[in-house]
Amino acid sequence: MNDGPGTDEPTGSGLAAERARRTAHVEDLRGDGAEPYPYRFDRTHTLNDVRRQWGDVDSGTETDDEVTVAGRILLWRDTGKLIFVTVGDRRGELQLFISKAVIGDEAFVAAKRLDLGDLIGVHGTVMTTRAGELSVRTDRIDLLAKALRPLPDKWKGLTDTDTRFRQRYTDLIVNAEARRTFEIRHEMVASFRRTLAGLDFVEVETPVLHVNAGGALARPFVTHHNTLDMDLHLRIAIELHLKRLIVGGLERVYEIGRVFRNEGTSPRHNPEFSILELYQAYGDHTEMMDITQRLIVTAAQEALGTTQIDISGEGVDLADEWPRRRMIDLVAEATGVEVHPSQPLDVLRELAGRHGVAVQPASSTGKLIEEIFEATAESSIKRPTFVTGHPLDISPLARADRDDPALAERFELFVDAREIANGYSELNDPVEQRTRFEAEQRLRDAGDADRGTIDEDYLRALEFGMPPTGGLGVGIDRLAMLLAGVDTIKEVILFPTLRPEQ
RNA sequence: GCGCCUCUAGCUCAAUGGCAGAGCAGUGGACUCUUAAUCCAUUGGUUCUGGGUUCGAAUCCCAGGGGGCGCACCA
Repeated sequence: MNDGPGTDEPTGSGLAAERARRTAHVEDLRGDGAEPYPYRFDRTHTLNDVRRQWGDVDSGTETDDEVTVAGRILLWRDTGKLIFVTVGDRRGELQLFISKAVIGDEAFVAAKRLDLGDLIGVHGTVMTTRAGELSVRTDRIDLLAKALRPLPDKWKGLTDTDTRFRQRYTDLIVNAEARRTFEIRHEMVASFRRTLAGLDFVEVETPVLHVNAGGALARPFVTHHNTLDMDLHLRIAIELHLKRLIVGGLERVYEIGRVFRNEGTSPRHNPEFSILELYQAYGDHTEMMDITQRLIVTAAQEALGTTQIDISGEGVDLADEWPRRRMIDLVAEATGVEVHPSQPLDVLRELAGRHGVAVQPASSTGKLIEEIFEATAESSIKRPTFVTGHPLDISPLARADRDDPALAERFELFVDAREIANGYSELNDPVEQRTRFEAEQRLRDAGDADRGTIDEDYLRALEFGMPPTGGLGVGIDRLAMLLAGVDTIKEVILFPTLRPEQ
């Protein structure tokens, strides 16, 4: 689109002409000694404040109560010498009653030059129209910022998802649903912080730039530090740094932050996403399940005002019991065949093939069980369910189950067929951890780019002694999707990753 | 990365091989209680881009670009 500043004067309509018209308005104001972009404006009430305080005033009442409000012009109904304007701020909308007789001839003429999209500050008295609409009987209007571009249609809004995500500012102006979604996301994260503060956790910030990105199975982004002249990876998890802090004696730590995984996008994946990771000394995976449930139920209550949510058309109360089911049991139920990582590879390969899993030659028995789980049982999990007892060989940082050395003391929380959280009893035996790292390194060398490397500094930390520890990671974006009731991750990320325009 | 779908005015959408249109927004006019105000008039187009087929292409074909969905990868 050609939307550069026009030097000549477009006539007629269209975007260029519209911008020229509005720019001319700005010039005219400056010519008259007015400031179209003043530095500040002090309002006495938000639009919802006015509603709360005067919402029950009878129809046709004019009060003497003065208010100063601000907002963006969203609708304009001009009946000649009386104009009704709907303005909106971040949480509400309110009508302005602009009467020529009240505001005066000169100001009325100036008001008529305002456009949809302009930001204005208004002084007046609170009234209710004969039709019962709460309004501000306006006696003064200040232009706070001129909008040079026209807004999308107020009622149809934006439908093109590309435009909505690229121009999120426009989406947020016209789409109350979008504003609500991000408000829920904010409340959810704020709730996490309150809950964790109540449990005596401390919030920390650890490096995003890693020499070797570890703590998860994923391919990292590579970047470069110029003066150190070295390649660095963006972190794929926060885990290993937080556990160093457990070694350091911080006992209860968490970080809410961004991690980066060099993978494709989907309705459930964005290359950068947000995660809450927390670690608690002297706890194990069962305690982590309790905390997960508490964090999420509390967040739902505080962000939505209820624990009742809709999961693909089905009403679910998050406050109900969350079942804890072993992965191998769920697979057995779904396939009718008992499975265990100790079984011969051939048996599991055959079962995987029968359920449509594309078997990689390098897949271990544990990996096959996980894939069979994903192919058969995962999609039927709607209500919150802890899937536990993952095969140990796909859980290189988790402790072995105290009753079954082939399984990990690990859980993943699934809701609506999506993984929301992951936690375990943390492996704190440095010798065992080295063996696991070495196995990862071998798989990596064999061509599995998602596998990890040996992190010597982390091993050194463990050698100083890490207390028994429970760890948890919660996918912020996916949980926000669940609470906001949206079905793509781009709806809960303000600026999702997109290819550049043009 | 592969497959399918999609892209028309600032926004929302029509036009299915035969004159590129409507509603909203904009512009001009009327109106002092509107509620997506209403009424009259009216401006506005690189039909994503580049090729091709055809007397004629928004429409059919090819290539490219953006987006969506599915698969793969993954949380």
